[in-house]
Amino acid sequence: MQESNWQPRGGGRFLEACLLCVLQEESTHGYALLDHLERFELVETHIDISVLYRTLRAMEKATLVTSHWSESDLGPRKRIYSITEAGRSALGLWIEVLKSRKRLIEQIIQQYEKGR
Amino acid sequence: MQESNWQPRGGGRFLEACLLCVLQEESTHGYALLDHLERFELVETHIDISVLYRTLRAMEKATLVTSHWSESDLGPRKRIYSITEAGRSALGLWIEVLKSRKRLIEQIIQQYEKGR
DNA sequence: GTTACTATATGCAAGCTACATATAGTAAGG
DNA sequence: CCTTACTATATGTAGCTTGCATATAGTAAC
Repeated sequence: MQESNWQPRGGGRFLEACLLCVLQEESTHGYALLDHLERFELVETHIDISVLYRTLRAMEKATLVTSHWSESDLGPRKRIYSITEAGRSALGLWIEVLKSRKRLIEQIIQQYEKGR
Repeated sequence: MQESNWQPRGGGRFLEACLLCVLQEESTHGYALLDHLERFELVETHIDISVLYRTLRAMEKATLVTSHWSESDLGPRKRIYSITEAGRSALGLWIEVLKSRKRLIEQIIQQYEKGR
């Protein structure tokens, strides 16, 4: 897979950033990532599993992660995702975006408090 | 206009919340709102004017704002928007959503710092 | 052999975004 | 007068994203 003209897209829930954040610490598969996101409270609302899988495949296409099938024969096969160097860079950019987004939210709240 | 089963939708840039925030203080028209958003630093990226107009019409349909044509005969006609009581309630809900979103961002950043 | 859970994946309708375009009034410059 | 530029509102549309439904397949319990 290739095509690495990556740019941050703020899809409201920062799913890509959250996934990179978890994969930074541990390589694992999609279904497990869903649990991690909920356990680490990295999502506000329910994430549809199909969205998560498609996001991971898109991230692989953008070379932010790589994947391989788990060697284990137990249970259904698992596609294990690992973060790449490009993924670590992207995560760094994402964190900047998030900090900027946080400042924006604070600005809106301040404007709200001012006006009431 | 009617149809007030409003729910907060997190379109990434919180345009609706920003508009309600400004209209809370001052009734004005769409083109001027674009300036206000930029001057108050309530937007990170450029807002397309067509998106702003459609957002305002959708908000009117949801009864968050009302509009009337400016009486002034000078220049092209202006559609003046005013916030409604429903709009003030919606803004209150939006602020809660924003606070929650801010906490989420802080959580993600914390997870990021932890893992590097 | 049917139900439930883990695990991955695709089809599709509805909604959203950004760009292009259309309209119309005012005002300045040549 | 004609063109250009700026204010002001609005619609058409292609492309993308989201969420729901559905398909598949393995394991395990009842």
